[in-house]
Amino acid sequence: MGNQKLFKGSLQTIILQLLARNEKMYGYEITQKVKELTKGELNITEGALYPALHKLEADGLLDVEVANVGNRLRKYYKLTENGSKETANKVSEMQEFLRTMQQLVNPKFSLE
Amino acid sequence: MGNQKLFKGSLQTIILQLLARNEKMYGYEITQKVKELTKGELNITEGALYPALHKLEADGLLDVEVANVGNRLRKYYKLTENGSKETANKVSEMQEFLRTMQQLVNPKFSLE
DNA sequence: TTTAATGCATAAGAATTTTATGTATACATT
DNA sequence: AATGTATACATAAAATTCTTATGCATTAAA
Repeated sequence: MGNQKLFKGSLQTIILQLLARNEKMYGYEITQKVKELTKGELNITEGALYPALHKLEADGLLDVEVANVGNRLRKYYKLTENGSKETANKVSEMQEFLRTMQQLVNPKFSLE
Repeated sequence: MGNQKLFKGSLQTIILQLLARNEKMYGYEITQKVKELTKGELNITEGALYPALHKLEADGLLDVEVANVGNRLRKYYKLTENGSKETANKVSEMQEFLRTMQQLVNPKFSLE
């Protein structure tokens, strides 16, 4: 858990990528899914998550749909058309970053 | 160059890793080496580099040795013993992060 | 002679996150 | 009945890390 700070800058990409696979998700669900997928290595805090979702919505990459489950509120997010395009871009950038970083840290076993 | 922000949080690790391979380096040299190794993808700015070097020194991970080359000043940095240990830790964390991120972004082609 | 490269440094501002706090429902345990 | 944990949203203050801007100085090239 000491390397949480390495995830800095990648939150938007993670959210978008999840929504590219899952059609629609709500905030709490995203935190749980990420925790599960990373085996507890990444815990997205609410203070980071909600502002990020709001920004993605404001930028036109996500649409919101409010739902009532029992007596509880949920906000389902899904990709807009533009959001899908941006997801592809951001995922590409992420993969390029990962290749570059892999090389920097372990040049002997380059992925090329 | 749009993904410079993904490198946020990895600067210390990059510096330490370079010094683990090169015995001693000075600031400007580090920026040039990184530019070369990443084919221009990562350009470390001076405003990021020098404070980072100073912090690593203050934390006891680096030693400095001032040199005069012609009439110009250079500050050579090298790893302390403690710095070597911390480098190993940080590189491990980085590789774990890279694996995790790779999985998150591209679960189909997991590296495991 | 003025621009680009080398070489250091710091300060102001921006971006993104953590930490702390608040509200509210539902379920399980004591 | 009360307390804790999980679910579900939200925001504000502080911390971290970086970019951008600026400053000084030497050297080589145009």
